[in-house]
Amino acid sequence: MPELPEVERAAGIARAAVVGRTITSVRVLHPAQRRGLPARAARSLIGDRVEAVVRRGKAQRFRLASGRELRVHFRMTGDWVLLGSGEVPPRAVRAIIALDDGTRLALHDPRALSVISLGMPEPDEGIGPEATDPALTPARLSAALAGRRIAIKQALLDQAIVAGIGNIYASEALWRARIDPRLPANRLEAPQLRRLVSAIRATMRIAMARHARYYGRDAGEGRFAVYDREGQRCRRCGANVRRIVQAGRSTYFCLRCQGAAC
DNA sequence: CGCGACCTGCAT
DNA sequence: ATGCAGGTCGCG
Repeated sequence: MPELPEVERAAGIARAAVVGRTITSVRVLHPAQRRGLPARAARSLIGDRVEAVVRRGKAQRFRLASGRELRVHFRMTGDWVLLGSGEVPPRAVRAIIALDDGTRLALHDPRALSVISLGMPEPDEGIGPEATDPALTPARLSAALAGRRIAIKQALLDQAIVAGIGNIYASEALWRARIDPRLPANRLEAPQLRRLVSAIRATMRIAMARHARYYGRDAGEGRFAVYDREGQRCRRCGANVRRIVQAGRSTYFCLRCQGAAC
């Protein structure tokens, strides 16, 4: 579930559950997560208090009273779930953080690709403005894309250019902006940059609103304009949605509305 | 740059 | 059995 809107929702759940509470135990159930958070580090969290949960791009940080921070990145399939008292954790639960009020926050991740680590805060470097940040202006995006000859779709996936966009919303935002995903990033004209910035904002806003409404749901009709809709009709012009592969990842777009001429 | 690796589950 | 998946890193 993990692009900016999904991580934002998950971080909100975690925040409500853990901020102001003291950790009573941390169990790491899968070896892949133990690499980032070995038993000794997990044990050292006991007695620490969570002061804040912050999201930056797709990464989350739990700021702790000890001055350290617990960093979590969901990668492909991570999510937070709350375990009921006495509930047996589902198979895909990879780590469980227990709090002093009995709350258990669990990392649910079927593929176990999530990364957890503990350390002192470090300044985030090499990460661009949030996709939702007003500081992401057409001028700023233009500057970030200058000299980049990669396709604009790939550029949107680069967290150093814009933080929080993933493979789904990159396709969705480009469709909304009517921009050909194959266009070299440094060749976008001013009107395209303006459309793209507002399309990114709208895409994020709509996704976040939908998550509020369809809380807990995943699959569903009409969730996306183009993503995963190869061969179906474009919601704007009715032409067939196409799928291409860019840098090894699927891109969906409508050739008619997103022609290079736009 | 593209590609495999990291993991598991799901659809074909 | 094979191929594919919402992310990122490190390799050649």
